[in-house]
Amino acid sequence: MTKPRQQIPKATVTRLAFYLRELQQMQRSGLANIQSRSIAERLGLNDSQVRRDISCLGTVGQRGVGYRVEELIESIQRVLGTDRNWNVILVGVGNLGRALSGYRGFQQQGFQLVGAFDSDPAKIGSSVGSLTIQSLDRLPEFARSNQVDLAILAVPADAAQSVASQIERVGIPGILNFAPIAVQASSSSRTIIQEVDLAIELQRLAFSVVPKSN
Amino acid sequence: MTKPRQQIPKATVTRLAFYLRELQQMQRSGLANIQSRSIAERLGLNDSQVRRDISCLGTVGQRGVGYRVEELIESIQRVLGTDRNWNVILVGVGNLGRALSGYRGFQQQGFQLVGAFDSDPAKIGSSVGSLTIQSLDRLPEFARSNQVDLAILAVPADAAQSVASQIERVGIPGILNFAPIAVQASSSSRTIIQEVDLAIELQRLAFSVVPKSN
DNA sequence: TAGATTGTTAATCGATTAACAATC
DNA sequence: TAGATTGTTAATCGATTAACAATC
Repeated sequence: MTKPRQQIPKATVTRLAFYLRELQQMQRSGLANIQSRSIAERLGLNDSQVRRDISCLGTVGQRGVGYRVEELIESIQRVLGTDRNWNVILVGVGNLGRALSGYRGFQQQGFQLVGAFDSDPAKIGSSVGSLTIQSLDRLPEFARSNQVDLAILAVPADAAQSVASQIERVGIPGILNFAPIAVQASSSSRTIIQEVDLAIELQRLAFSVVPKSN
Repeated sequence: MTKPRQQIPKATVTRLAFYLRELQQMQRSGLANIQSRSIAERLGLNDSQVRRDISCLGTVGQRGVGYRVEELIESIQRVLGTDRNWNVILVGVGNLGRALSGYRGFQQQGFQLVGAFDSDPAKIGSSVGSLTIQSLDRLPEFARSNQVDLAILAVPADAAQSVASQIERVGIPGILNFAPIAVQASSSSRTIIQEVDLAIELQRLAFSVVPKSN
């Protein structure tokens, strides 16, 4: 009875990822069962919302008891697509790129860094973690001989669009864009681009913090 | 005619921050005027939405012409609160924390890193950028003698709640939480906590990329 | 003026939540 | 059974968008 994935609201997808993170914590601390109210409390949400979100998974709880943590984890991963491994490349090995490459959280959720690219000759050949930085020119060849699922784009703003287009052209289906400018997918490609900006997160927080006048 | 800030929808705030980023790019390339349609196209939005968002600013465009880039930048910054400088501390100087400390985008938007804290004795006294890492125990004293507006929390999951409570107790009004677990503000404090998780961004992208079955 | 684009309304669409029957 | 919690409905709330009068 799983809902077609397509119908799952974006907002629900985001919350499911947060539920997953909490559930994994709970599992590590030995918890086997959980109630919607408890998930809601941990995340500052409404328990109706949690139940409704979970109902998109197909997985069902037990009335009077709750949900099995393990089952919930598995079905969220199935819906998000993280029940399998994802091969990710890093494009742009500046300060941010280097930091992202070492971020443990990616691997923990099944995202494996399999390549690192830069266009700066001074960087090519040096290493980032266990990877050797390759010339961006080698991306097409690399993508042909390796399955690349996602690209993390962390180049300067003025290079972002051009590099994104190159990534698109080699057929990589998703780009997580950390460059501080929006990039567009060409209308002909199926590449999905998602924007992330850490400064924007701070700005949203700043807005919430400023005492509201009126 | 500015709307009371409180009434500006969360979704609008986020988009305003994205507009700001694009507008700053445009300004750098010498553009003085812009139309809602052009902003919308760059960001993949509807132009009605852009105009409606902008109408929350109070600032008005010129019918038949568009908006003045500089004016728009200023009024978005005023609404977001980034028309002034924000003093930010980093709590937790691991890999991610260290990377965040060097992130140029923060400073560009008026966020200044003024302190770095960790509880690991091996790190205390060493430097991150131009700052010396201090013991977390010194936070109360530091907060008393310096105005601290926001804290970036980048500690391991198991320490996050306890450290967040300490930050709260010294009266810092906002926490950007990069720890991979939700933390709660005590009901008595006014501290606002915003969650960010880079792995969750990848998961959202993964969901969008997986071919939708029905 | 003629052409263009804003500002805003009204309609639509989607997301949240209270409430409660179903049921473990 | 009695107590608890789910699953789901219906109502509410909020956000998006098409359309167009206002006006530069």
